Amino acid sequence: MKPVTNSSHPTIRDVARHAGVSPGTVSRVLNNSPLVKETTRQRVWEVIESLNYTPNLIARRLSLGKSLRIAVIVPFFTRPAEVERLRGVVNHLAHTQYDLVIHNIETPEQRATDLAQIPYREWVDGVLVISLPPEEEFLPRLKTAEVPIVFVDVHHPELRDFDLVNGDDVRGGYLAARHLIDLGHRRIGFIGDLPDHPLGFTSSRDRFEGFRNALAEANIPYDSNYHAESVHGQYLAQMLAEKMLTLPSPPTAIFAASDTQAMGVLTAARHLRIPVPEHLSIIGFDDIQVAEYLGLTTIRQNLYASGKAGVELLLERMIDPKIERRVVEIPNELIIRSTTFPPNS
Amino acid sequence: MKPVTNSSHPTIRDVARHAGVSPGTVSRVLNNSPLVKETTRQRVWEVIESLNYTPNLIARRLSLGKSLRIAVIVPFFTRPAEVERLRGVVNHLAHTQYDLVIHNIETPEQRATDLAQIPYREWVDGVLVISLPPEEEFLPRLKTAEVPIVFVDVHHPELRDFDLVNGDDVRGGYLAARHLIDLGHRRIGFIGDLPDHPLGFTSSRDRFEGFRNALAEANIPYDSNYHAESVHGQYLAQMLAEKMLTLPSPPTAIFAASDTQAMGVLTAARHLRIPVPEHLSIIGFDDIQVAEYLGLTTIRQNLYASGKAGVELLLERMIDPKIERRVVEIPNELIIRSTTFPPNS
DNA sequence: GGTTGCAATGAAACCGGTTACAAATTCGTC
DNA sequence: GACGAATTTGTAACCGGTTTCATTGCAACC
Repeated sequence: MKPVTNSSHPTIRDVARHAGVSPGTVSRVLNNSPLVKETTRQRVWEVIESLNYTPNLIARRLSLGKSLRIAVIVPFFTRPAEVERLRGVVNHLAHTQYDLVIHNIETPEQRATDLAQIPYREWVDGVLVISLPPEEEFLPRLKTAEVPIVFVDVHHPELRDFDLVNGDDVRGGYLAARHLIDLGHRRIGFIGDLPDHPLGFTSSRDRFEGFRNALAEANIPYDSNYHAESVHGQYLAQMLAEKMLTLPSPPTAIFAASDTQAMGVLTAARHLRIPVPEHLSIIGFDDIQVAEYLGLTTIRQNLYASGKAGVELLLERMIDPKIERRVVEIPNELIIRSTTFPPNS
Repeated sequence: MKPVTNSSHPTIRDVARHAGVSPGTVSRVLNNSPLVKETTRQRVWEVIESLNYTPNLIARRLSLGKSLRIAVIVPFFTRPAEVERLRGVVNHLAHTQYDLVIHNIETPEQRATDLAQIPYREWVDGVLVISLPPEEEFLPRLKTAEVPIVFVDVHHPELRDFDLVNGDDVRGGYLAARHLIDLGHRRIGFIGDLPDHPLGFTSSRDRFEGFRNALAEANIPYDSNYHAESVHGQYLAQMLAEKMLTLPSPPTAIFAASDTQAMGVLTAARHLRIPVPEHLSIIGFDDIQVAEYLGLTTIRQNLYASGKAGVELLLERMIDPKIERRVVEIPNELIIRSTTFPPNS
C-alpha cells in the first residue's frame, strides 16, 4: 500500500490500489453489481470510506453517455403560478440522481435559442417544457429530439406525440362563468390577455372559450362591450375594468383570466366605490397564494401536482422510451370565497 | 471524405476526419486558439457547420476538470423574496457558460446533506448560499472547500473569510421604527419570527434589534406586551396581532418583520374593525409584489440586485481565487404607502 | 544550399469513470 | 486429486474532449 500522496480527490484507481483490486472491481462495488465477492466488497467499502472517496459524476456521465440532468424550460419563472409548479418539480427530483437546470424564458428569442440547443443527449437526459408553446418551425426538431420531452400546461394541436400534463382551461373558464350564472348574473364581463401573445400563451384564450360556452348554454348573448383584453398585468386590467364598469349598463360580474388581473379589477371597483361583492362579483383564475388573503373567488389549478406529474412522466419515459404516450389531466376546482354573490336586482 | 455513416452526433474526431486535420486542431479552432492558420480555421468551421457539430459539454468538463456549473442553495425557494433573488441569479447567469443547479432546503437535515456534499470540485465550480446560516460544525469544512462559496443574505460572525452580499436588517428595522416614531407613535408593537428558527434565520431578530435601537434613541421604554413572536406565517401573525390589539392599551402602530406577517396584521385589524391607518399604522418588511397592491408601507430590500451581486462576486472569485474578500451591502429603502399615518391623539 | 527560427499541425496521453472480454479463482463432483 | 462449471477478478478499450510535446513546413538569413 502506497501512502496517499495525492492531495486532490482520490479516484477510483486510488481506491483500487489501496484495496488491492482493479478499478473495474471498485466500479462494480459502487454500482452494486452482484458479481463481487462479499469479502471483497467489504474491503473495498472500507477503503472508500477511509479515503473519503466520492465518484466523479462528470466522468460517470461521460462514460455512461448520460448527463444525469433534466432541463426545465419555463417562462417568467418568478410568476406565482410557475413557482408553484417548479416546487413540485424540484421536490420530486430531490429524491433522484438527477439534477435540475432551469432555463428562464422571457422573450421569443430566448425560447428559440433554448429549444434549439437543449434536446441533445450531451446536454440533458430529459426536458420539461412548462407553459411554453413551441413555434411551428421547431416542431419537427422536437419530434426527432434524442431525449424525451414532456410538456406541462401547453396546449397545442401538434403535440399529439408527446406526454402532456394539462389543466383544462376551457373547462376552468366554463366553471367560472357557470358559477356566476348560477348566482343569477346575466351581464358578465371578461378581462384577459391579448390573444396573440408573443410567446403564444393560450390559457387566456381557452378560458374565454369556456366562458363563452357557458354563456351560450345559458342563452346569454355575447356583448363585445363586456370583453376586454390587454397585455398581462394588474394595472392594465384595472384600466380595462374601470372602462367596463363605467359603461351605461355595466356588468354585474367580471371573470378575470388570472388572479393577477382579478386584483386589478378589485382595485378598479375600489376606485369607483363599487362594493364587492354586493354590486360587483369578481372571479379569478389560478388561486395564487394571495387569493386566499383577498378572499378572492377563483378557479384553482393544482399547480404543484402538475409539476410533479410532469417529472414523473419524464422519468418514466427516460427509463423506457417505448411506453405508450400519456396525457395527465389536472382537474380544476372552483374555490368560492367572498368576492362573488348574487346580483342585487 | 467518407460519408457520414454515424447516426448519432458527430464528435470532434468526425470533424477532424472530414476536414483532413487532427482532433487537436479542431479543438484549437473551437477554443479560438491563435495557433491555427486562417485557411485551416475556415475549412474546419465549414465542416463543423455542415455536420451540425456541437461539442459535448460533458467531455469538455471532464477534460477541463471543471463542471461549468454553479449551485445555489436556498431555503423555501418559492417564497416571494427568495424567488426575486433567484431571478437576479438566473438572469445574470444566462449570459455565461455556467449552468445553475438549484437545491431547495426545507429542513436542517437537507441543509446538512447538501452543504456536506456540494463543495467538491467534481460537482460544481462555485456555490451560492442564500439566506441559510451554516451550522457551526460545517464551518471548518466550508472554509477548506475546494470551490468558492459566496453567501447572500446570511449574517453570521464566522463568515469573515467569505464574500458576502447582505442587506442591513438592523438598519432596516431601525428605519421602520424611526418612520413610526417620526409620525408621532409611542406605543409601537413588533411581530416577528421565533428567534430560534431551526434553520437559524436571523433576519427577524436583527430587524427587531434595529427596532429597539430606534425606540431607545427616542426614549420609548420597551414593553414586552408589544412584542410577539411565532413561526413564520400569515395566520399566526394575525393571531398575535389580535391579541396585541385587544390589550387594555393597544399599540397605535405595529412593525411586522415581514410583509407576509404584515398581511396577518392587516387581517387582524379588519376583523377587529380597527381602521387602518387612522387608528392603526402598519409597516412591513421586504416589499414583496403584493405589498404595492395592498398599499402597505414597508422596507424594500433590493432582492434582484442581491442575487445578481452574489453571482458576480462568485464568478469573479472563480476566475481569480486570490482577489481580496469583498462585502457588498444592498441598501434598504423605506417605501411609504397608505398603511402608516400619524396616531389620532 | 544549408541553417535557423517560428508558425502550424499531429500524435498521444490524459481526465475518471464503465464494461466487454479474457483470465483466474473457487467450488462441487466423481 | 482432477475436471468442468460457476463465480470472481483483471485488463484494456472506450466515452469525447484538451493539451503537452514532438514534428513538419516554410520563410528568412548567412
